[in-house]
This record gives sequence, C-alpha cells and structure tokens, in this order.
Amino acid sequence: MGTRRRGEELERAILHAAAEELRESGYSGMTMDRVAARAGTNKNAIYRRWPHRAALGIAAYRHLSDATMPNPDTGTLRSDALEMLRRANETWSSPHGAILRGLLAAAADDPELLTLMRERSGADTMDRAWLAMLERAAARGEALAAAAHHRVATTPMMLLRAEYAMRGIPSVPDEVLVEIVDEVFLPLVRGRG
Amino acid sequence: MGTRRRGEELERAILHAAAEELRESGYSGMTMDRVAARAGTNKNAIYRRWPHRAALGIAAYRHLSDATMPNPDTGTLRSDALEMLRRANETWSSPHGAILRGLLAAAADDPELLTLMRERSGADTMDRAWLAMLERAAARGEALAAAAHHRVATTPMMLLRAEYAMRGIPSVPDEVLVEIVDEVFLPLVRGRG
DNA sequence: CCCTATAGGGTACGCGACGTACCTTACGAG
DNA sequence: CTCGTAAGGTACGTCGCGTACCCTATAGGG
Repeated sequence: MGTRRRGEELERAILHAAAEELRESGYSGMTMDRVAARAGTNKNAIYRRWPHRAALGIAAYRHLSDATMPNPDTGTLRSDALEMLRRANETWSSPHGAILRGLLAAAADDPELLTLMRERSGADTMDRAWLAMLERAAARGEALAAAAHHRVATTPMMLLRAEYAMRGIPSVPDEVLVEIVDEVFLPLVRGRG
Repeated sequence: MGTRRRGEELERAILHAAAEELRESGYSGMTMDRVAARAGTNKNAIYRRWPHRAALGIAAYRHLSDATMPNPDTGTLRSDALEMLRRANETWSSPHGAILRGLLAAAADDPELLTLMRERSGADTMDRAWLAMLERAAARGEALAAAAHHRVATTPMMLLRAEYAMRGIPSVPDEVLVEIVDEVFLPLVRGRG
C-alpha cells in the first residue's frame, strides 16, 4: 500500500486526530484507541511519543487554538478590565474551555502536568497584559502606582477562575464580571473615596 | 453465622470503610471492591445506597471531619484574616485536603455533585465568618462599611483557592497569605492612603 | 544499488475498575 | 410461622489504558 507516514508527518496527524477527539468528546471522552483509529495508525505510534493519555491531551490542546488576541486599550481602566474578563469568560465557557477544564481536572493531581499546562495555556502572557493595563492606567492617573503589583493585577482573573471552580460552570453571568470589577478591582487600585 | 448487619448499622460501616480508604489512598485510589471488602460486605449493598463512586466518596468525606473551629477574633482585622487563611491553608494542604481536591477534580464535570460538595465542605459557613469579621472591623473603624460586601469578603479565600489550582499544590507558602492580606484584602477594605 | 536498522502497522491481551444480574440466605414484622 | 425485604456471594459484561509481539515498509549508509 502506497506511502507510509513517518516522523513529523505522522506526529501531526496524531495531534490533529487527538484535537478533533477533544473537540467532539472532551478530554474524558478522548480514548487512545479512537485517536489511533482516527489518525489511521495504532496506539504504538502514540505511546512511542507520549507516555500517557494526559500528555497527549495536553499536547493536542495547543492545536486547538493559538489565537492570541491583541490586548484591549479602550482608554479607561474599567472597560479594559471588563473586556479582558469578558474575553476570558467567553473562552472558558466555550466548548474549548470545557476541554481545558477537563484537562485541568485530569492534571490536578500531578504538578508536572500542571506546569506543562500553564505553559501552553498562556496564563503568563495574560498576567503581563493585566500588569501593562494597570501601568497605563496609573500613568493616566486612574490608578495608584502602588497598585501595579503582580498580585493585584492577577486578582480579577483569579476571582473568575475560582468562580468557575465553585459553580458547576458553563458560564459566569456578566453581572459577576461587573461585580468583580466594580466591587473589588477598581476600589482596590484606585483607593476608595 | 451470627448477626447480619442491616440498615443504619451497615450504612455506617460502609461509610467508615470508605472514609478509611479515602484516608489511605485518596479518592482516586478508593475502589468500590475494596470499600466493600473492608466493610465486610459486597458492592450490592453499596450500589443500593449510592448511585456511583463519586456519590459515595462525597458522602464518606463528611465522616473525615466535622471539626468546626470557632471563628478567630483577635482584635485586629489583619490578624483575623491571616488566621483564617492560615487555617484554610493547613486544612487544604493536609492529607485531608488532598482528598478534598481529588473529590473536587472528580466532581468538576458534574454541577450536581459540585453543589453536594459545597454543602458538605462548609464553604458557606466560612463565607459568613468572613463577613462577620468584616462587620466587626467596620464597627471598630478598621474597615469601610461599604466593604462588608459578599464579594469582598470572599475575595481572600477565592484567591487562595485559585492559588492552589495554579500551583501543583501541596501547600501555599505563608508569604503568599501575607501578600493576599496586605496587598489585596486590607487595601481593599480600608481604602488606600 | 542493495541491506539493514529503525519506526510504523496490526493485533491481541493482561489488568484494573465500574456497574449489573441473579441467585441464595438471614432477618424481622405481622 | 411465614413471607417480603434487604444482605451476602459471585460471576460477568464492558471499557479503556498500557504492553507485547511479530510483521512490513522505508530511509540512509555502505
């Protein structure tokens, strides 16, 4: 039979198949047998590359989106912050986010996998974006300079994340985002009164 | 053969066995067969009471601790808050907390189970304690009255939770707790400057 | 231009664990 | 005493992971 795929090419095929399975069935529904079948290969080829299902899942996840949106810069801190939260909320509540949550749950026991995930999910990039946003706001006089602190900058996203963990999930209502911004973030960075 | 346990008694035996398994092997290591064996019964008796492993795990979890500590009231908001966070950190990083995390991960997909867990893990009680703490502080003039808001009160615990989710876990260093209090919580409730 | 090491393909299987089916046996309420 | 209900015993069906073997194509060096 004609051509047999190898190396790079086969690897991409496997990742592609795994990503499709993730999209259709989520992480818990992604089985090794089905990935292999879909990629038109067999489990051997997979296990030669990734030590277990979780590793493949994480590797495949990056194939689902490398979309990096530009940072919002609307002119006011409040709407920048809301925009960031809304984007995150959309991402997390999309089917896409469901997969990410499945992966997170699977990796929760294993610190090694967790760091792998953090790298691939662009959390650090996001944090830097918030910090930059705060610095711009401070320059405009909308926030205290002291507030341009890592812990402060990451607070809104942390709260959103925790909100997801608390609820069953699908999506956090917009009111919650507004509340995070108006009751916590803004009072925190500009000082009350 | 002598006496055959029934109803209440058997149920307690099963829960006890499940709790022991949880303690020794965590949730992912708690198998139905072993729980049944340890309780000196069989899986039938279990499945007649709980529909699946997760439900049993959650039910058994409450057998591990009903310890309800009194709320701290040290006289200053800062040390009250730190005390609360430290207690939570100890609980979460104990073997006990490992089990809870396992359960949470298992329940992450299923909103029904999640609400079950929230009820049994006393999260609501904790939230009320924070709110009470804030109100006392406001009465002493240590915090703005406007800060006695649900979202504000739950912020430190949310941040701690998210911190756990981000790292691999075992334990959050004390500096982080201090930072949450000094960089976020206190500035937020007392207003900067 | 052939030959051999390497990697892919096919397939079967061991194993652990969940959940179910079915029958037998004690218990206790009437 | 009897009979329905619940417990005990056991065996399975099913799935999915990870592994073992053996065969076959293909690349790359001699």
